Amino acid sequence: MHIGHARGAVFGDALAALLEWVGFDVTREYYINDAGAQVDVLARSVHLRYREALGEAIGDIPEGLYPGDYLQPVGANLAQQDGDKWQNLPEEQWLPHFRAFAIDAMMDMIRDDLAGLGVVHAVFTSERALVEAGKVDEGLAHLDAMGLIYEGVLEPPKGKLPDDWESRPQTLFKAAEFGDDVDRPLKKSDGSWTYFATDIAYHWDKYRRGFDTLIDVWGADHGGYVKRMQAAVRAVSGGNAVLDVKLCQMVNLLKGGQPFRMSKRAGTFVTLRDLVEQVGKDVVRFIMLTRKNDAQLDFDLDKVLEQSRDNPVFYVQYAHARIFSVLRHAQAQELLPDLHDNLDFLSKAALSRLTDSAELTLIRMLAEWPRQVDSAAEANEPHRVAFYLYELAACFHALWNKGKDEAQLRFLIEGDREVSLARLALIRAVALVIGSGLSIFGVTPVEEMR
RNA sequence: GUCCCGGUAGCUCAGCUGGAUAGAGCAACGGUUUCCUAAACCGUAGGCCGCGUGUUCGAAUCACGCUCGGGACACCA
Repeated sequence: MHIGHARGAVFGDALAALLEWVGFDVTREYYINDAGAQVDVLARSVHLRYREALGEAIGDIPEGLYPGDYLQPVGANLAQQDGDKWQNLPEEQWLPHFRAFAIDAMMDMIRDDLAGLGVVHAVFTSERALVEAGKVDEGLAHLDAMGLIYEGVLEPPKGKLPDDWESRPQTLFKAAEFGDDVDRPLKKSDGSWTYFATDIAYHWDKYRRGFDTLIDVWGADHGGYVKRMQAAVRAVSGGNAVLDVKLCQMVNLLKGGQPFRMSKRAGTFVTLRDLVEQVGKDVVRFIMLTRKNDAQLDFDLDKVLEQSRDNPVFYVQYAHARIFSVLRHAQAQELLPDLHDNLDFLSKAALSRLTDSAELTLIRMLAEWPRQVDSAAEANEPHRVAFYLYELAACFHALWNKGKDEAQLRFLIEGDREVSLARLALIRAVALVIGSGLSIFGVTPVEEMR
């Protein structure tokens, strides 16, 4: 997975958590694009690496194959497992085997990457399995029975024509009847299904499994497919299911404010795994959620590790840690019975002792929390939670700093147990809200910063 | 040519299911602080919210047109 994929994964996971938070029953699914020509290319690329592992000089990776060196170990594993039995056979004999092996290896890598990010899916659906189980035929027969499939000729696209454009009859779905601009092809010229056809099968299957609100997370470069997919879901569900598609824009990797040019030759290529190892999953997740999903995101490798106000992860975590620092002091002074299990105890505090303007500001911020989560969930926009948490942290830090100048505003006042407990209740509530927000993000709140 | 996304302070962006003087961070400027509970803090300035028309008691927010930037437009993943 690359960094852009990670954004989609984190966004989808956080959106799911957000919806769960407000009471929806959510299932996280991963759709595996393991059919189609691309997988054959993958298999051929692995075969090349396999021959390489057996000692062949393969030279440069030929045009049309995947050059990534992440395929080297895959080829090497095959060589170790199977020896040279596939080395000199014609392609049709080794292709299925290599395809299956390569897909498994890729999915292992993807699952690893997802696990590293803390993203867990309940359902993985293989496109190939759908095809082999006849689900595509079923789904399209369903559409056909409704008279929504026909053989027809599409108008060439306006504007720049593809070089190899040829006008010919195709198997088309009447997408235009369901809100799309034109009807859409279901079969390729070689007779196999288009992605659209298998995608219909997947969504239909999902609908039949009982889901009526479907949310897809795609890269923004697939934006052109939204209408047709929504049209298909509308058609296939008889209007009973709604598909919403969230497009995630690209992530710009920066270092010190400058675009970070990734180059394998210069050894500056950063995989998702590198990134997670370098800055931690919590930082990656939080930063990915600080922008609206359909806006481009800058990810600055230096800034995210900075301990300053302009690093939102640090700033929010720092507030949480500071609060626990105070709680630890309170416990040491025997004001608090327990560091964590103290909510009931603090709920009895004399909150009317909180009268300073900074304290009241903080209370107002806290009171907004339920409304903030609701509106973030309703808008499907987890980033609102990030902005809220940042603001809440800012209010807390402001109060803290005020206590520097005015000693009577500090949280723990010697000789005034009542006001100390009231303030502990206040900041404990702040920690509770920050903890809740971070847990929606899948970020672990820290109680101490080394 | 069509469709989608975007244009808000010098920079990066919130706000957009209409509501009071449009917000934050950075940068700039002016101060305070080197104390303590933990990596400073306070203040100032800075905006025809891309342009225009419309709807409305009221528009950054909604509609239409224009403009600029990005992306997508048979079969491709």
